[in-house]
Amino acid sequence: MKPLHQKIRDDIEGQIRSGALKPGDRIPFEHELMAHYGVSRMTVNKALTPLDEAGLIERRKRAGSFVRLPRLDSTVLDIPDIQHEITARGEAYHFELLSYTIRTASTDEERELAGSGQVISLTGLHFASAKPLAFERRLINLEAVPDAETIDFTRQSPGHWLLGAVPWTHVENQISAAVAEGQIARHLRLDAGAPCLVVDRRTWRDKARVTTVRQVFDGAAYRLIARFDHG
Amino acid sequence: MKPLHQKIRDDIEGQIRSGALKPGDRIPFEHELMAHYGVSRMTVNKALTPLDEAGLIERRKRAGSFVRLPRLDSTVLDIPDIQHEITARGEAYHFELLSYTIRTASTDEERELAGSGQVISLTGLHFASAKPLAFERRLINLEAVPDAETIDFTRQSPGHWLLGAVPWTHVENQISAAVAEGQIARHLRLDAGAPCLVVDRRTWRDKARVTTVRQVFDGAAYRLIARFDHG
DNA sequence: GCAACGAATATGTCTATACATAACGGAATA
DNA sequence: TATTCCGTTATGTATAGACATATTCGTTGC
Repeated sequence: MKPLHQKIRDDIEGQIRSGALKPGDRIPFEHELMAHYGVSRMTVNKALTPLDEAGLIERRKRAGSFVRLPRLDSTVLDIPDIQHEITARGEAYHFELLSYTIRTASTDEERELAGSGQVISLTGLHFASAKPLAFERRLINLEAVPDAETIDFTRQSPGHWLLGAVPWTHVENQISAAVAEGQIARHLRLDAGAPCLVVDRRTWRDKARVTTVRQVFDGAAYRLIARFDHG
Repeated sequence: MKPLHQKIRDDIEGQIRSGALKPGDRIPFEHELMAHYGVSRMTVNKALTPLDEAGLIERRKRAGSFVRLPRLDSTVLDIPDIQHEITARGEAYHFELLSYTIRTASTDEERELAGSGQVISLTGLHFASAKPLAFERRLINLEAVPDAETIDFTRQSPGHWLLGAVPWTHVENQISAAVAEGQIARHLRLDAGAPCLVVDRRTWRDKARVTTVRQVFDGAAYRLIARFDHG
């Protein structure tokens, strides 16, 4: 049997989503819901508090609780690591390391990442069923992730390892479009001028920058999918 | 003063994120936390339940509560409507309607959206500070949104109106890259072959399809930003 | 008319208590 | 030995009562 507070919450949420309760409408007072459902105020409160935290309603002392305007922002985008994505759809995955160096941060980009500490700089290719899907250029801050130096990235993709090994706290993705050219076009076996999807991702652990990566995807073979339920 | 349950919750969350408590570790029993903080069990429970719902910990009867493995999936992507985004960064926004027809669903795409009912089919341009930023082709299911017929989309963008007027329950976005060509290139004032970011978005209200839209962005002028905190 | 004050009201938090539920472990039994 | 049963334990849900806090409304005093 479903808990009482959840039934109440589902009821109200249903009324909001169905349009029976519109933005700005007042939902019944706690004491009215107590009487309606025959439960205690704690139980009603436990039903309403999550609706408030989810941004579905707004609660004002002395005034009551009101249906909020739907949020305009934020949908949930699945960006698992590439390896996960490829194996999940049943294709064979492998990573090919193209270059690997450890050095003291020297370029502006590296210094932004690691201050004046050591970084790993690498490039590589992600393959789905022996077909190159994405080119990756990555910097890893060795001060934030000293273990990274001991890992053999010719066997596993750095993104996959980092995801499991480092407890990140903040990620920022920028998605853009570009045309294939030069070395990257050749590696992805694309004609110059072919459209590519570019994901730039920066990852933090608390205040420390962990890694920065640019992944260039074959625009014809890859699309990002984002799904979002109720809002 | 911060509520007690929130302080406890923040404490434990901090220990998990800092690494003091690692995945698999048991966090203290409720009765231990009661003694430690000098509060009642209800208060401890109120602190732990949200951590469970957020997927940060796992609770097992008779066994205790344990730190979970960090989630691999899902990050939060801001996709507000274009109008919101442009005005938020201080630029002037306007929408220009290029074509507008109401007809019975005829193409496969339209029938998938609206069965054999009526649809609005329109195309238009989104401008940021008088510069064309995105081309949009949209279908609106009039069975799901009969009001749409009464709205003047020469003045406001259909996406903006729909967002406020229709309580959607599910959205699916596909993000891909393409090259500019033909009519769209001309409207966006791009050379043929310039990279474009393409967002295909389908929106549902319960089981009913509400609208389908393809937005083509100037790849040089636009990028999607996704941010995500803690995982 | 207007500002200040206090009562009324709805939500916010917390306690102490109770019983339910799931899972494990060990004892009793076949 | 294997199986069933039961007690222990930790969490899950719910109650009634209490006090805190924010906000509104009406009244009072100027």
